[in-house]
Amino acid sequence: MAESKLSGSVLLPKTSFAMRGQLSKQEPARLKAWVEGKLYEEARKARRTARAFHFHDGPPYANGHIHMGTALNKILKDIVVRYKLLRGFDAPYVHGWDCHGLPIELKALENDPSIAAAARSGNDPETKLRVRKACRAYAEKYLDVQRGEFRRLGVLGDLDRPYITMDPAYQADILEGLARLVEEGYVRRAEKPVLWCAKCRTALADAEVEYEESTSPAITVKFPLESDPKSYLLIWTTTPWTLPANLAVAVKPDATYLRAKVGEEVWIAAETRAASSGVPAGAPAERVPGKDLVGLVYRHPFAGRTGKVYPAGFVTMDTGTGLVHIAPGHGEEDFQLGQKYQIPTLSPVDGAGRFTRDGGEFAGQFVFDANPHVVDRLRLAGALVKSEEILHTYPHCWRCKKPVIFRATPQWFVSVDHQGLRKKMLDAIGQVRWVPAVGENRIRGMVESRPDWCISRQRIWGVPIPAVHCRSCGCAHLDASIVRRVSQAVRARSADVWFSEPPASFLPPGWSCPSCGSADFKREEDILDVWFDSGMSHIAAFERRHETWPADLYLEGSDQHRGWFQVSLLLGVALKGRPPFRQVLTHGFICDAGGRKMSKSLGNAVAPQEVVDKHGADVLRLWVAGSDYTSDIRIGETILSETVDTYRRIRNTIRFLLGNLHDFDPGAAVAFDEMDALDRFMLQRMSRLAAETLEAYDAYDFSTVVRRVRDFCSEDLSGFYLDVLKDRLYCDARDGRSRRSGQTVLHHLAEQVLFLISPILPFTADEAWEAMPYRPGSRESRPAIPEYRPLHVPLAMSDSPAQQVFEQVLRLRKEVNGTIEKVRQAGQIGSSLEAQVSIRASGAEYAQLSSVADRLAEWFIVSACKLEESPAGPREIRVDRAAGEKCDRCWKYVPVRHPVDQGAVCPRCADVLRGLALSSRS
RNA sequence: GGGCGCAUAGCUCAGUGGCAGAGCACAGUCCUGAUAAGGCUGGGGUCGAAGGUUCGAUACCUUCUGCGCCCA
Repeated sequence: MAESKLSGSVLLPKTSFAMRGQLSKQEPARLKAWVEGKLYEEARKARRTARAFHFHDGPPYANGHIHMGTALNKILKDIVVRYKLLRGFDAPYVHGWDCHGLPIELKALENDPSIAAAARSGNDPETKLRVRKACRAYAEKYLDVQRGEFRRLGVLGDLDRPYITMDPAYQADILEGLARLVEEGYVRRAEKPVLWCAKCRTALADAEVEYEESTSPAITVKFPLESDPKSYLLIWTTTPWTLPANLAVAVKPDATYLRAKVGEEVWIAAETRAASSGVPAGAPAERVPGKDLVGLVYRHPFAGRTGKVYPAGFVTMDTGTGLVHIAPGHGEEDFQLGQKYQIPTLSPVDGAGRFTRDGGEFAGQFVFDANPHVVDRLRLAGALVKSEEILHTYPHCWRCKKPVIFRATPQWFVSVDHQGLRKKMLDAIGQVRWVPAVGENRIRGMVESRPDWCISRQRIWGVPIPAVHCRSCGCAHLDASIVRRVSQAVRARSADVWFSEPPASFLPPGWSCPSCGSADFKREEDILDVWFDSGMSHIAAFERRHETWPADLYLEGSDQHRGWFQVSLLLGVALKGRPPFRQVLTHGFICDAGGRKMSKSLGNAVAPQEVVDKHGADVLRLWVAGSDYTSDIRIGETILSETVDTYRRIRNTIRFLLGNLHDFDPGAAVAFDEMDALDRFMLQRMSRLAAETLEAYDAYDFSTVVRRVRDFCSEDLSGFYLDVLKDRLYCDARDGRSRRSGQTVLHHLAEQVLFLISPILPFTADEAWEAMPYRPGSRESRPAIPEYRPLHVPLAMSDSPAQQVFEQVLRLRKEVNGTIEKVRQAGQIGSSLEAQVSIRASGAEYAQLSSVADRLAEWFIVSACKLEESPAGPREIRVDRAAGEKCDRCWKYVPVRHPVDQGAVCPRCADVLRGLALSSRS
């Protein structure tokens, strides 16, 4: 057929860069090449002398497969790392894993019932070492699983030599840090209530407690005021056995209380709680603000001592009397209040749940058995107002199913106010750049109100607190010199040595109990809070590996304001006097499409692996980058398919660019000054886009990057420039200036777009660089990770005449398209090349347009455009069916056609064909 | 219950004390030389709710509702 021969002379796009990426199939091969070719190491080698950007990875917990939140976090980090590499920084990045702690310990016990049984029955060193071994194996396994899953996301960094909190060297550094704190006097020993199972005789973690319905006695009690024994504070409790340990009463300062006259007595309770507290209805009463009750002294109904009223925010008006009985030894909030006001922690209960000598008349009784006796005692003292049974949820031991108690036991604490630490931390917070800025408020509020840090854990899998207990006088000693000796042993043989060796082996020669002089000690069994482990990473991992401090950036979920950021800050300020990070970036959490948090029990979790398998890692990364991570992020079918569309749009634009460069040699590039005006305009747009995009990257604003690039591909390129350019690219002479000018622009566009997307879409960018018909830059081979090269074009002045003309043309184009569409809907034309346009304009508009009058048809993609000056009045646009006949080659309608072998063509095409014929003959 | 946030089209997000926007999705349509692509046109909104400040509020203030993180 004739036309197909003419088609042969049309220069259509040609590229190996496929329209569809088949990412889930293609990415693994590329990944393999990256790992084998040591892409990351090579990229760093190329930047050996460059300025470094030191990113510090927060260690995920090695106890299962990664979930979407982990993927979000690692992808954001990788975008930063890859961006820094793009900009020519060296970007050393070492991945880390947090390996100690309860969740792994529980899993390891679950997996091996024989160890679990041993752990339940005994606390001997052999059992501990067995448990620790199982835990280590478990952590190792999942570290490896997660490493593979991270790799699959395209994440760079030193994954072969990660930092691992259970490494002996890391464990030893933890103890070094502890020794320093001990030396500086930060560490103290105090009693603190913990969840305790009296049957199992052990402390329980929150995760080891089940809440179940059970019945408890609920009593209302009156405490006489010391100053006026006929006035009483009413308190309410569901644990009468904690009354022997009562040391205070808490009041809500901003609530209203009543002093109600009941017979000869005055009863005090919150206004809204008075009736249910037993105050008779209609009793004459005086109203007092809660804050006026603060400081009142009352007499304990049977313990023969006095207590005081303190203000507390935790007092609620849902139950009780609005006055809360405080026993710092038997409740978390009670303890916090006690810490705040220096109330001692009285806990007259032993490990079996029996009252000790300090329990006075109840000594020897099991606490739950003592409940009725306490009630009797109150009745006897005339202090009992009301007694009933209530059904409520109460914590039970997950192993033996018995109700648990809160019991104070000795723990190690880091004092937050020692040496002005809290104030120093608050100052340090101001030196850090928080992204987004609200993170600063958040952590500031938390640091201001945080209690002392309890670093003791009554568990097995962790770094020991190497204290010794004197067998003779019973006192505990945490001594820096001992901690250091343990640290040295740990460095060589892991923290297991604390359990495998007798404590005496760690004592400095001649060391004896500072209290009694005895030399007979037993070891401390508590281990360190895992937050201590990860809080030391800036020293144990970051500083060790990079020999610099502090880090440029920490990047984690916003929950880490209370977690990692805070413990790192605390340990950084305490040990080094400064925050361990210059910038802290936080992101929100993943929700399902409906905005609900993801959870296994809701069944709405989307696994990253699922998305990667279905759509590819680049699509997942694009979703991450395009989301506003400053608040919570949603994911679901609709959202993902939209991401896939965005991906396709960007990919196809790149494909078109590459396809039209198949015969382009950058050596034949047209100089900016010699380019077509439209081409210059586009390069300036590209240049502006690049500047804005880089600025967005620098502000960690990746969603702006995605939006800008996507809009540029859609609006500026597909919707305008590339569409207009097709005629030149396909139909103009191969080597002619006009075509080469367009190609020069395309090659800049392709490079710039690839640079700009490469941190977000590394797989696609890599594939596209490969498919590039020429190699970017002057280097012979493609660098591992190319460095950004700016587009050098003269700055586009927004008020320059050329700019203004194009703004004008683009506005006019929209209107012309609208008019064309009307004519098309009327059935008069199909393709816009079947149209011709007449424009009548006046004044300045006419003047501007007339300067480019001969180009308007090309830019509107119509066959002809006539511009006329009208004396005045509104602009007119008229669209008609194009006159003349269709060129068989370029499909434009022209007045005169030239006959050729296969049909008839326009003068331009006739020229091109003649040129082709000449060159093929020679 | 407390602290810190978020709420604009079906979805993802811009935006401003002065006419509510983009991309995608959807609908209609053209093209068949970006073709499981591309172009054009269009419909779609109580700017979460109520109150206040203001000549004017989606924006500033207060309260409420929903959702999330942390804490209790």
